[in-house]
Amino acid sequence: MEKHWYLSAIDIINELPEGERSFFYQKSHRKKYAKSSVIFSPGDHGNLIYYVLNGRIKIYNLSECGKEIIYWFCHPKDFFGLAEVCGGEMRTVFAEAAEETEVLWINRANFEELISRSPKIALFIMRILGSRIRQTHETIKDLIMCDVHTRLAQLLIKLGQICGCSHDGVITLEKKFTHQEMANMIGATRTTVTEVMNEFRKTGFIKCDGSRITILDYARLAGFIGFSD
Amino acid sequence: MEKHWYLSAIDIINELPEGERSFFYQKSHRKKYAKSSVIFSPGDHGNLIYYVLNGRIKIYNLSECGKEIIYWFCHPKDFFGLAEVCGGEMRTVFAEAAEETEVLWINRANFEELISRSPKIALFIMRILGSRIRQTHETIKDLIMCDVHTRLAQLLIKLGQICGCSHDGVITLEKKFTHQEMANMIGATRTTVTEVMNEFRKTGFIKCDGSRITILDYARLAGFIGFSD
DNA sequence: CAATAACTGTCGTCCAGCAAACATAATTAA
DNA sequence: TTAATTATGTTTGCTGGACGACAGTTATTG
Repeated sequence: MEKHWYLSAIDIINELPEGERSFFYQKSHRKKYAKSSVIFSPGDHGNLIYYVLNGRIKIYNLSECGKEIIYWFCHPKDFFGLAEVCGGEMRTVFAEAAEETEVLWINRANFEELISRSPKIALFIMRILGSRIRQTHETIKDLIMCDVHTRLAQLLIKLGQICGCSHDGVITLEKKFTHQEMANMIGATRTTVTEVMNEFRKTGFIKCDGSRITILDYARLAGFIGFSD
Repeated sequence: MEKHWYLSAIDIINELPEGERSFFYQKSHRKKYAKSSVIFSPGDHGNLIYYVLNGRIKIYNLSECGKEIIYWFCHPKDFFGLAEVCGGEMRTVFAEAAEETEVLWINRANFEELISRSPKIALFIMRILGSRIRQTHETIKDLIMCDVHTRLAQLLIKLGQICGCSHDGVITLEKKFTHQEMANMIGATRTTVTEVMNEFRKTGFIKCDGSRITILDYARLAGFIGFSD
């Protein structure tokens, strides 16, 4: 299970020394976003960083022809919008509330002050950025190396680790995902995902009630893609 | 031309205040690697960060079946090995000298001291990591969206910007790349790259002398993939 | 509770690009 | 200078999965 260590959020805020934590809370602002509202878009000036309190944020991009590519979802205790702030660059991705979501945001000046107060924070942030680089590397590798079956199996396992709830050996995903969303996460089409999901269902790897997915046979699903842990 | 802003290295060392720069030089060690020697491999403990003085470092991975995936090349003034050091994680990629290469390395403790001396450095490093995240995002997008023709055209343009030398409107790449290497950079097979390169040659986009590539018609090559700048 | 919108299930059709297999350069080593 | 290695050119299947099209099903919402 340690293979996907980087999926578990690094909870910076709670690991912070008291002084910095209260500085962060003091300088940050709370905001609630309705489902489907866009927090930022490519071309926006990247001046704020965000911290998810609850809900879920989709980080994605749209191609010229309107196809959506989902890079990842940010869950509670995750930061997002970090990458562009340090250089004062423009956003290159969309951030959108996948469901009603509350965030804290802090502006660049305060963020930089926070860093200069405590280099420890800088190291934490670098750790987050580093782990995202690794994640994207893995995505690239999978896109090049693996077929849709494998990518989907991997996705299900990751989702299980991020938002899975384990009962009697089966893992139920606490969030709902449409086939279209899953397709956008692994770079496939909706129809193909539907087909493969049904295949997995028939093989007994998973079960679906509506769009609630349950992983029945984690071991075989994992074995399918060459996991051993 | 600004589209690929992030390709130009951020030259941290020279932007550093004098005190930190000399601290860096004082604490860092020079080392020369022969062509094809491996600096680190997946599973190694990530304890050092590196700065390229001259030469070229290939950052890549090998799949189970031995296929190579090149994430990028690090050129003079680039850092590499950053991502894993902050969390004290293991390496997940290979770093190998693509030609004879000299680097400076500094260990984690000194790196952390450097950061605590000057938060400005932390921001620089975050900027580097941020720009790499964007690069990998673009790679993911291209893999999902674009066919091999487009990916190869894009690669040639990027290579032109990174190591191209412009004369009379044509851009000659100063480094040599084999078709296999190019294939590994865009997630294609060698044969396909050979075919498409010949197509580009016949169309007059490029010229090849041995493995020295010249971009004859940047505009049309760029136009091919929908550039306008 | 309609009705409207958003998902899911299932088909053919088609083609980009991979895999395998050679032949022929062009380097590098010895 | 020759042998050995490594890179390039080309061709012939074959197939994963995209695309398009539609019917059935489940959610939303006025």
